[in-house]
Amino acid sequence: MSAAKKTPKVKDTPKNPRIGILIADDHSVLRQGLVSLIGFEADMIVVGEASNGREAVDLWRQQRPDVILLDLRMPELDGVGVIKQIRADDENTRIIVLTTFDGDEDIYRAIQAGAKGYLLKDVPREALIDSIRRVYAGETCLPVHLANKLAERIRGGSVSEREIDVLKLMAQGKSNKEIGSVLFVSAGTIKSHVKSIFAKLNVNSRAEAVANAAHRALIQL
Amino acid sequence: MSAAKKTPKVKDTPKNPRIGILIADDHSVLRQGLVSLIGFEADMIVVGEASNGREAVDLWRQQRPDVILLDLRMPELDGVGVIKQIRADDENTRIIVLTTFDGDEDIYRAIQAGAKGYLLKDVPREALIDSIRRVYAGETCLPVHLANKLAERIRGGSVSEREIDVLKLMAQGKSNKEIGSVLFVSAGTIKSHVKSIFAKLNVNSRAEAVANAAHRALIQL
DNA sequence: TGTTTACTCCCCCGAAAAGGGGATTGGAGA
DNA sequence: TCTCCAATCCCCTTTTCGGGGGAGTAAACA
Repeated sequence: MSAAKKTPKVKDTPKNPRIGILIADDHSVLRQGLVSLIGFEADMIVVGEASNGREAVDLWRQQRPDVILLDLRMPELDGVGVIKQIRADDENTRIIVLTTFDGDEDIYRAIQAGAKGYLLKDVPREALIDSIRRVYAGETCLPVHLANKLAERIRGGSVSEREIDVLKLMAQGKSNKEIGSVLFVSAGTIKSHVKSIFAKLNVNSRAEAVANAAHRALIQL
Repeated sequence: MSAAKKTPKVKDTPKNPRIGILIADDHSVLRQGLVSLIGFEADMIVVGEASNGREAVDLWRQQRPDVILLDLRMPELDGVGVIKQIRADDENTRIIVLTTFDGDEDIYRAIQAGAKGYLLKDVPREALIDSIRRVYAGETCLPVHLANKLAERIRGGSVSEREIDVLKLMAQGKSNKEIGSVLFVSAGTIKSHVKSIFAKLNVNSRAEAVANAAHRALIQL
């Protein structure tokens, strides 16, 4: 079950294999930063750069990197989609999510999908390099406050898919009746959903629910 | 009124002065990316790196760079604050805002405060380098869609400070009466504010107003 | 100077939301 | 199997919202 069972596709020095890394981020400046940082490490090498999700999957199939640094917010195919596709092919792939936002929902979905690490982009470089080595070694790597958020998210009871549908329409200013017509159920049903949403988010108005849900990245605005 | 009236503090080659650049961003990876990218340009040099707003102002005072690449979201002192402080000292300073978000309000406030350029972090490297040269040369540099947003924002009529106060409290789920008590005015007054907020944001419910305001970065969630 | 604009306050009224209760179905898990 | 829970629907009441109108003050701007 070693990650390197498929001989790493590093073109040189077969006697000193380096950790092959694939970078997937739509921000070219950030990609450059990662390439540059990793370039300082003798035991690592960047084997590919993708600027969107589809490219990331393609490059992964070609290069079979040891570790993937993945942004969640990307065009074409988002990070969670990338994780799912890649792990459908090889569930041992080491994926580190590297993102700006720390909305609960993003973390949760990434970890659910099989990410082994989750870092915020403001990590100092040592922590980043350290995480790559640890995830490559098979460890799971989560900053403390993110682990806490995960725990909290599990404690708090999850908001169901249906409730998120309702939340999205709520954020568009729709009334219960309007939401009902969109979702083909009665306004009363929506009312019940709204009540349970309030309970789960611990809020007491639609406006607050929208603010809270956006903050938790349950919905995108 | 030349930007280089204060002889650039580049330590070498006085006969071939390079554009001195200060980078201010709390994401170390991104800073590294910028340093690396700028390193490829013969006519540019990074004279300092700041990881928060206060550092940025301090470094600016020491180094007097020709151009500043500035993130708006930073700890200690935010980007707009940095712009204001620096331009209070020298209103000719060339500042390029480089940020992830394109909420109308951020752009507006940065430009108001005196930024000469505004780039999103997903710009290709050529565009970034080009913008640095152009802003150094005295031009103002805004991507088309950002310029459009600015125009739209001016057309749409600005949301007043008071209205933003109301919006913030609205996002906390407070009723008109509750908002009134917090702001020491009557519920009827709040109602008037809410009405004009709806008109300005072109929405028709509190939930939608909160979503819209967050999207425009009028309020932070 | 006059005009605009932000902020404050008031009226009315119908529709919607908030908060409480209960009930049924069907599926997932103990 | 039985229990839990999501999802659906219904009842009730009180409060808030949203849309309509008008109006006064003070400050800023032309």
